[in-house]
Amino acid sequence: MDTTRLLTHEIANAVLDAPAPLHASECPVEKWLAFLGHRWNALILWHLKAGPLRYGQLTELLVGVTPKVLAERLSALEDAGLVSRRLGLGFPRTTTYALTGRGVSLVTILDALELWAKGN
Amino acid sequence: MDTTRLLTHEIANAVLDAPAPLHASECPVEKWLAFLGHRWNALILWHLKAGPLRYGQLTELLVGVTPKVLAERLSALEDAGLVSRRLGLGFPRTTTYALTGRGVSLVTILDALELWAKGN
DNA sequence: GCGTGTTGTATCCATTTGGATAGCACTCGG
DNA sequence: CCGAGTGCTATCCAAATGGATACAACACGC
Repeated sequence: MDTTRLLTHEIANAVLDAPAPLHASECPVEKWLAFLGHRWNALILWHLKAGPLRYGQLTELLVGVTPKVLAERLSALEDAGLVSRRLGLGFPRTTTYALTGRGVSLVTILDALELWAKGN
Repeated sequence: MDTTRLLTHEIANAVLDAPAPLHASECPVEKWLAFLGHRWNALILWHLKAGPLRYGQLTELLVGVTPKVLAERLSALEDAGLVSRRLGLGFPRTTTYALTGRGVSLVTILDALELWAKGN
């Protein structure tokens, strides 16, 4: 068995399996920008800046969003550690979303970006 | 002629033509984030931070980028006013890309984002 | 058991988009 | 006239993705 050849092959596979990683960027900044660049994500954070909101309230604020996409975005934001999900106790069931500390600090940067965008 | 009805119709069209604007977000921040979230864009800015670069140099630095996509991105960055294109005089022809003032100030914010990404 | 209110999930699809590949434009030296 | 070097453009395509639409889960009062 040609070990060298096998290793070469494995290495080649390891490399070739990832040439079109479809955004497996090694740069964390680019990764975060890609995430924030997804529609609704930044907007959700911006709305939550003013305080926690329920799912239904977000549906009304984000004009045009569909349930599927909103749920998907909220889930991703939670996974990213930017928002927290809190389940209500009463009836009907409610779910409230709020910024985490990390989310708040990120929004600070987005605010800087907003200022930049407005500046000459 | 029913002016009211016509106006209503026009307004309805103006609204209905845009229900799935495919990212015609009214929020400038979201617009910029979508732009920066496009693959390579932020990376190009980051590389140009160190100084102007030629097209071929960028091709080498951005491993995996195709000519079409790189040209498209550079064009978009130029249109956005973030980079400038300077044509060389000698032979063979050269094109050099550099950050504009606006590009530099944006990279400052991206640096803040990088710090944030690294932070706890 | 049935309607109501809230928060989602399931399924399917048109459109967009990054990428692969090939080729073109321009200028110079020989 | 032809090849070399640099900077792109042209064409086509598979894959991802946002969206439309319908429906499901849950708990409660009546």
